[in-house]
Amino acid sequence: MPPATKTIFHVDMDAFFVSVEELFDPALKGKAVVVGGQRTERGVVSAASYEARKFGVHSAMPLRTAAKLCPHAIFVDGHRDRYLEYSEKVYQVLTSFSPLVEMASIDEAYLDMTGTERLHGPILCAAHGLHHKIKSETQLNCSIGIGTSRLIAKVSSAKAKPHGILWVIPGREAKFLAPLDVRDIPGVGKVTEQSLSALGIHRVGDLARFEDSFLEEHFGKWGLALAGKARGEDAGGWFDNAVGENTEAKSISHEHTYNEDTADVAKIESTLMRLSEMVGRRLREHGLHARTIQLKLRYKDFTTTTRAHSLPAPTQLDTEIFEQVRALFRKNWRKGGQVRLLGVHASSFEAGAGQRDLLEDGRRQRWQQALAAADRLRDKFGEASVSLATGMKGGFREKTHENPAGLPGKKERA
DNA sequence: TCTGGGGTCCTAGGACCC
DNA sequence: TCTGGGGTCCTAGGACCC
Repeated sequence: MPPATKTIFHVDMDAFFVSVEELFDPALKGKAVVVGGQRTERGVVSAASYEARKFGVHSAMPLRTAAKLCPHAIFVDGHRDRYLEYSEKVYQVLTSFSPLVEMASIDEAYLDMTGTERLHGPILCAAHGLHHKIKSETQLNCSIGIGTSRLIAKVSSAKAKPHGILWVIPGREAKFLAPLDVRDIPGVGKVTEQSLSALGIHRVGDLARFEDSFLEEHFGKWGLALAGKARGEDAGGWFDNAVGENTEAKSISHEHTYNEDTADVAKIESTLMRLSEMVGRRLREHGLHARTIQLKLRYKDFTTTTRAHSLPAPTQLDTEIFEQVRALFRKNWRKGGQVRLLGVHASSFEAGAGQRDLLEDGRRQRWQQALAAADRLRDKFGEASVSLATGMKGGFREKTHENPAGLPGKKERA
């Protein structure tokens, strides 16, 4: 017997960051708004209002380019805490419709609505109900795509934008996809588009005409997945997971791009310390221990290298992370090379720290306690209030505007 | 145009073991 | 002493997504 047909919803918030900013500042409504930073900053657009998009502004575009295309746009810094707060509100509404909810990112989610007709009525009624409830509970617009797979739901929600609902009736998947650009398939980016174009494949319908074996020869495993996607299947990779199948984090990282490139070792190592602290903190928050620590280095000319080292035992300590990352930096830095970006990445998560000698254990325990205390201080007084001594070397810490002297948190407590 | 920050997944080569 | 194949781990890089 074939598996029962699934009903998947993909809920995608419309211009999410911009819409949230509008709730905090209604004067932004209807204007050309760019979220992500100021017009002269290094950085890219996180989100653009529909008004700004009319001028060609889109996400991932350099802010400076956006400013040229749309000089009258209002540039707004992003507020992650606000978006998380509203993301949580959306999640609460979604869970009232189905127990199988999976946030795919901060502003989109999949719902498995299979077999909920008795509860919510016909599919389209349920979708309208959800659409309405999200609007009334969060004041935000969303679009909903409905299909028999994640892929169909995702593609149809994109076509439903803004503030629409689109249902692809079971059995019509290939027909729906055929006229669409291959770029509309999630996972097909610039590079794949170019390779496909060289074979004369431009639309999903072109793709569907080729044999699976032909696509596999040209693109390997990915080609096989593509063949399935052209038919509307969740072929291969993450898309194959059941909705709500909890996927634990596989890596944690932080990176920083300087406003001006630097070759100042003290400054660089101080940044690495700060990034190590941020990574360590999140490991402890999530109760994770990482075995592999990776450094990312980007130079002025944008050439980027990564260097990793796997430890004999997993860690969640700032000092151990920093030690590794600093060693990797000293070994691999092109002397005098102007650094644009630094990154610290932790992966290969394992249970605890395993067996080790008792003396070491005592030292580690004291570190754990000190770090837990530091975490609590940061919660109370802000990220800049506490730092390990090494982080202070060079007397320079960025983003400490609240604490320009770079002093520990006493001041805040006074 | 001058290119963020947080992730996931895939490939490919070399080391090492059986 | 010449030679094989498979499996797994590690590392580096790249495509892609929001």
